[in-house]
Amino acid sequence: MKDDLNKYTYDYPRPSVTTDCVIFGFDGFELNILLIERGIEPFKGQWALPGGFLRMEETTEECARRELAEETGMDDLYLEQLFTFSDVKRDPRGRVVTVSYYALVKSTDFKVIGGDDASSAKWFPIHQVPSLAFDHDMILRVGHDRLKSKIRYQPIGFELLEEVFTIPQLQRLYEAILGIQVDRRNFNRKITSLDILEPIENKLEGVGHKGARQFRFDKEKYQALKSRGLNFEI
Amino acid sequence: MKDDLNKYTYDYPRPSVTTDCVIFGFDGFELNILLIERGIEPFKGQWALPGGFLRMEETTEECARRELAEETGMDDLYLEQLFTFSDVKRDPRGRVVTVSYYALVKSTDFKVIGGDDASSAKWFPIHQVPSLAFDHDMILRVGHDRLKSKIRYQPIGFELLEEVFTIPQLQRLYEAILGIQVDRRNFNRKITSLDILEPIENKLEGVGHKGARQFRFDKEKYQALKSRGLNFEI
DNA sequence: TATATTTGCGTCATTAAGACACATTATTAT
DNA sequence: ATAATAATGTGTCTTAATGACGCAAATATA
Repeated sequence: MKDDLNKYTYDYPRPSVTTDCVIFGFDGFELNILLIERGIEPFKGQWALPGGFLRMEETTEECARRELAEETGMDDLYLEQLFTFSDVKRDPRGRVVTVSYYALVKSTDFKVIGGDDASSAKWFPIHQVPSLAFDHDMILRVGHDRLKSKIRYQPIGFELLEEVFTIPQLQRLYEAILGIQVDRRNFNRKITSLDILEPIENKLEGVGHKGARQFRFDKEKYQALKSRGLNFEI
Repeated sequence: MKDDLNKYTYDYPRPSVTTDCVIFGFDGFELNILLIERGIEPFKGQWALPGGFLRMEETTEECARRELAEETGMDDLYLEQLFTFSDVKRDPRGRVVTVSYYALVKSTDFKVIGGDDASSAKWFPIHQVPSLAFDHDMILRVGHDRLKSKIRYQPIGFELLEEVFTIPQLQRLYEAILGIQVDRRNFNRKITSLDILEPIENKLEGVGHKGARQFRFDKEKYQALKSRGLNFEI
């Protein structure tokens, strides 16, 4: 379908439209970002957010999912629109408008693979991210800010944690996202009072100390809470 | 610059990019939306959000401001990006990606004028908006939802009220946005405790009853509160 | 068996929120 | 003038949430 060059003509000039994704993962200790090493110019060899050009038969969200599948092998993940960047000089190839998304994924859902255009994907701790291609530093910062504010009024965890988890693990997730320390006992009280946790009978074992109780999220209550929002001031 | 037709050719097809604006105004009683009556096809004669096509030398935000100035005569207003809509069939003229914005304006800053393309602009109460062109109903709903959630964690009022105002007026603004009734005395306590109001010596007069005290926002404290956020659970 | 480490539950003081009562002020009607 | 009306402003009381801790229980290791 794209065989002929110089095929598409318009009365007025048009920008290209692309999507880029800020993908957050949690390994139990740190918040991580998934980056792609660019295999082609511009910015060849530099790290960048996964993304690519919009096709005429897909929405920007579909584009983001497709590019993620192609470049990282991930599919069926939680995706939300972040912001649209349109600075005139943000891409040396010409005028490019980028619709950015952010995604929350369980670490184990993702197998690091090379992409389809000679690129490779890798997790980076949020505080050890190298300088990125294009204006992706800014997109990443906007994504992280959004996540930090979102966690204040919507439950986060289901999308980032394994199905079975402990409250201390959930607390480490909150601390990794917000970059602050919270009181263990108050966190416990707050998260329990939300009434979205289902206890599992067995505890965590073999950790060299008292094992924490295990839980899973009550999906219905979790989604209901997500819809009506909450106030997580911890 | 746009004299020749069929001038711009690309290797791959590209969507058009436009901006649309949800403009909120407050007249002291109701929340209003500014709409444009379309003077040309498609949807000629129907009401629509103000907006238009992106030019190559401007960002989407600059585009939104330019279109607003052209179509409604408004400039220098508070503008914030809302959402980007990219459904494949959202515009009968072809593939159009729209970056939407919402704006908060003081009613008196705006003089209703006809636009430059034989269209006319008019305020509509938020609950008496007619069926709109394109997918603008959806954009409007997203804009109103955003405003409702935003008011919960950022001060709103400075952008929508006159410079001098009373607390009951501010309360009516909150009630108009949220669509609920709040207790007068608790609202008073809450808004006063935010420490962003500067009292003016004279009261409101000639209103048939006790006149309310007048205030203005302390700009610095207002902006500081806006940056750090708040929790307005009223 | 003692020790270290981490988890789970409880307490207490402070603050904020929701529901009202009551006094004050300015205009209008008698 | 005086009373009635219709708002506004301040205060009280109860209940709920928050922040800062204390202490006991559980589990692997010395």
